[in-house]
Amino acid sequence: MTTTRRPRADARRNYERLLAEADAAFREQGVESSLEGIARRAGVAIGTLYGHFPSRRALIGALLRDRNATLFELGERLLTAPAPDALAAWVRAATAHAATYRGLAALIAGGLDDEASELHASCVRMAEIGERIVARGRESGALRADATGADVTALTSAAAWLHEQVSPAAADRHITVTLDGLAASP
Amino acid sequence: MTTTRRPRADARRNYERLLAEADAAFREQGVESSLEGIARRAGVAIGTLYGHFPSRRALIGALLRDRNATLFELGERLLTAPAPDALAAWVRAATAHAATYRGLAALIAGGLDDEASELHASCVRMAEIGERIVARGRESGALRADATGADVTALTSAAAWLHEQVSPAAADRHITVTLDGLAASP
DNA sequence: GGCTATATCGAGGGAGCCTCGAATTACTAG
DNA sequence: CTAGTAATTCGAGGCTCCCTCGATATAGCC
Repeated sequence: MTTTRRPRADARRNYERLLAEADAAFREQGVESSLEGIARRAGVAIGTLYGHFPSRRALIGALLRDRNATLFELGERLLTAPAPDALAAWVRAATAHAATYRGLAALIAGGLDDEASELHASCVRMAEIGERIVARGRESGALRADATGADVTALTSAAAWLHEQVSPAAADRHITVTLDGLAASP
Repeated sequence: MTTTRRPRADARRNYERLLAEADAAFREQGVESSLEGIARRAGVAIGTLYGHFPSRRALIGALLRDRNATLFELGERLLTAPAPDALAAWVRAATAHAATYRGLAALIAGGLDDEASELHASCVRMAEIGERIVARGRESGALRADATGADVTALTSAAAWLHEQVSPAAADRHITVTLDGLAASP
């Protein structure tokens, strides 16, 4: 049995401060923000940051935890309740999520092959949900017969990238057009 | 009148060597490759690299010059000859171009606002060609009435990004689906 | 062969990444 | 309240990269 000791109070404080400053920095300058800068803003030495978050991905993973949970709840809801435009709702929500910080979409897209990171797990989960929503749409005849989960993943990450790099409006428009392409031809 | 002097032979040699090594490095490691590494591989001091190419963008611009010319020729041909799937051909060619090096798509997408770079000019030109091809398709009733040049630009850059980050196949599939979405509903 | 514009060189200042041993400090038990 | 200890923090140091600029070299012309 593993007795989980409570972390020291100063540790917890620093952890929270780091998270807060990292979030601010990532929002302002994207996921490539300087970690030393974040530590500085948090009033903490660089070693302390690494003590809490061994890598940039770990830090981002921690920041995304809550956000992820909310997204997955939505996914489940879309799957259990009867939802006519479940796919559109899912794609838009997942896109917004993947566009939280500039550069995040690339991490998520490339993150499927680095195993055992928090990011990895959530990518897999997102892919799964997309797959199931698409399967349902395909079977109900709402989507083209060859639509796959990969189509949804691609659209989501591409749209997130457009959101970051071009504009939210461009991303939204792209989603609209591509979803039309995924619909069954009448 | 401006008398253009011929560059010294050693200068020309170094210029070529730098281009060659930069191309190799960018292909292997993307547009963020270390410039010092490139200079090293070219057997030249870092200052020499900066002498020839004042910035990373300038270097990339020079590398893309020929490639760009070829792409624009294709664009013109698609516009003058009667071409049924001109749009598909254009999108695929432009995508392949923008996916030459990992990270290039982002430079191109973000490159529309930095004025006066070689990259900027070619972005504008690409956008123009896309616009004209779409206009024609729209008027002939092949495309949905609200299709715009921006749709083409977005698709092209998003697909290039997928090509880089996910796989060429994913990019191609995404193009197919989205072009279907841009087609007029029968 | 000598001159000079044209090029090259690379040290140097700045920044960021990440590690690791030394110093500190929050908690715990007596 | 006081030690003792384990958990935490600190930040210098080694590395890489960016970019600049004065000193140095040399290709090509007369």
